[in-house]
Amino acid sequence: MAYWLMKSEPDVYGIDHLAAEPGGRDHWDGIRNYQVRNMFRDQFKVGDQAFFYHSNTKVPGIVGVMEIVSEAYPDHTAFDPNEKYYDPKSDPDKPRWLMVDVQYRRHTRRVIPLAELKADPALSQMKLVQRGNRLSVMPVSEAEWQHILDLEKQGETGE
DNA sequence: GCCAACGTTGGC
DNA sequence: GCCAACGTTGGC
Repeated sequence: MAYWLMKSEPDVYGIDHLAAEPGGRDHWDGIRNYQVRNMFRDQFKVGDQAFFYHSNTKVPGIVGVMEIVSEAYPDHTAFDPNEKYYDPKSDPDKPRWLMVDVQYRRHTRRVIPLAELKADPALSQMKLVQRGNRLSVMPVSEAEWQHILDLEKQGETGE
């Protein structure tokens, strides 16, 4: 099983949106980046776990956990001119862009801020905290995943 | 709102 | 294939 971190802007689509979907399940559409598409296609498996990350907000950080519940399949929003992420170069017969389905699991007990992740030596290798990284979906190692779950608990104590 | 970083586009 | 211009991401 692999671990991932997936970014979204809470004003556009936050974890509360996902949690409010029927069954807490939705597709993760709008990815228009080849690196991410290739990760979807080649590496995402049903049962993988992912952190839900809020970007472009007052306190960017990890806000929840979800599970990957489908293989990659064509992102139909690329075919629709009315969609924000319409891409005329994606042909339904040969789709350029892919998406996966995700299942809401839980909110983390607190927001785990980017600043805290950045300050943690154990996480210095994470793509998230490295300079210039612009991927909206990125891998998380098992050790990093566990470490972040520990951080979540530590932050609770003494409140 | 600013701006650094980086991906994409398109002329040549 | 190079590279300047442009657009986007996303922290601050």
